[in-house]
Amino acid sequence: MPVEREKYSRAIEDYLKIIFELLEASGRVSTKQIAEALDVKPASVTGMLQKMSAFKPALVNYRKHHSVSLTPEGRDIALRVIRRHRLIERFLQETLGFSWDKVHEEAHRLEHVVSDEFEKRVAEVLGDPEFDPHGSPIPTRELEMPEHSQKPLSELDKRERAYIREVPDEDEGLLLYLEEVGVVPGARIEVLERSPYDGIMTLIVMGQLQNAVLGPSITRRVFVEKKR
Amino acid sequence: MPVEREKYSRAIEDYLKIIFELLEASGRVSTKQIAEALDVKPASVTGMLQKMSAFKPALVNYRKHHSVSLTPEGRDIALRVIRRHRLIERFLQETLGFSWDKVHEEAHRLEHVVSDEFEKRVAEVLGDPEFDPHGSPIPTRELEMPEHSQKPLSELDKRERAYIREVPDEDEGLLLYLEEVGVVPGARIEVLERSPYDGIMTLIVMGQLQNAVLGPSITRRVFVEKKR
DNA sequence: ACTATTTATTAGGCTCACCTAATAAATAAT
DNA sequence: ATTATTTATTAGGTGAGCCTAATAAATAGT
Repeated sequence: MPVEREKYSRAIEDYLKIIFELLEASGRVSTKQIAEALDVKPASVTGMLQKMSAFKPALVNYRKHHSVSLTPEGRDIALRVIRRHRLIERFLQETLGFSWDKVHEEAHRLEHVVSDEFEKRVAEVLGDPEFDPHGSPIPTRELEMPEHSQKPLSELDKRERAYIREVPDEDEGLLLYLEEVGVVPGARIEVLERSPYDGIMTLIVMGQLQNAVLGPSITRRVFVEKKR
Repeated sequence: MPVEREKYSRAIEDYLKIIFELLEASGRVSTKQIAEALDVKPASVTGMLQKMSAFKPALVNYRKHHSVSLTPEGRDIALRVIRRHRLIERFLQETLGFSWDKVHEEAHRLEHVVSDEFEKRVAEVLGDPEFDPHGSPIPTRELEMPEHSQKPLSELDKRERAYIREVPDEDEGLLLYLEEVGVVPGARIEVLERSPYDGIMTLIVMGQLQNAVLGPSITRRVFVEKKR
């Protein structure tokens, strides 16, 4: 039963998307987190959560002062928006030549207005890509999120080697820096140094002349995998 | 001085676009016409005209019960939106394989959210096309609307010949029919018959087996040119 | 266990862009 | 020139999604 289009507002799509992503990242979501991620006040989040939980088919399960989770309907919408976002990012990069630091913002605006047909044709033109330009997996047509068995770069020890799999997509400045030092999906790295107190890591990046030095606020959001 | 983005709402962009198009088509605009074109009530149009004329730099010149016209600012915004709309239509057709009857609706949603960079890259990828899929001229980067010395098909007399230049873009059913009978931009036609009372025209379309029979509600909105 | 701090919720307002109903102005018909 | 009809404007109202300020609940510190 496909969720129909144009049924939910941009705001609702944004809330569901961010709730899904926060749940995936840390297992729980707070009003405050949502407010920060969407750049609105907590009071507005409370209002929206109440509204979304009161919908005909509820989009979220909400118990005040306690948990927030997605209903199957809410999850479907979230995955749809995420699929469109990531497909569009890839499309902007491949078809229109956008740099990887510019695709996020543009995709964020487009994801709420494109039709099913647009989504379908983009997927076809790109040959059903599995990842967006930052390495995030693209949910399938059937809205299944591919498994990605990976861990944060921050958990690697000295001398460990791994492949970069995924980097955060929303910080343009960071993306420019990561590109410069070669920390991009697919890159092979080795941990040269790891400061035990502040967690700053120095990486050897294969094929790069310079090492990459990254603080924990970054390494916690960069994901790696051992196998190729 | 380029008009900045994101400064005006979708609604305002829509109003300015339709006012421009109505002014171009008939030289004047009524509240009622705008209301019908945008599918809102006349009262809403009055309200919006007042608002747009009260803007810091006014977007329209408005004298109640009398004329509506665009200020230079309003015209610039209108041309920008029209340029984006027509470029996107072309892009959807050429790059994503949309049929010509489906591009209008999709472009209408996209035109309000794409960035200047998106517009620029689409124009580059397409090689700065001059016309959209329905033959409407695309305003240049400098927001100049190319001249098109053409007249309505309805003004042709029996036995006159001409080339189809432009067809209306918003009616999907009509577009499917026009495609079927070969009345598409570039087609060469001859007026075989013209009923003097109801204005129904029968056309020979070069390269088509069947003649095309079109009523005045259509022939008034299809534009032709004598020279190739 | 009590107090301080953080986080979440309620209550009441605001803006945008629309609506309806009532009124007024412009235009057409007799 | 009245009257009838069409078109436009005003006045007041609605829902979405945000805001601030005040209050309540949960969490942390002593």
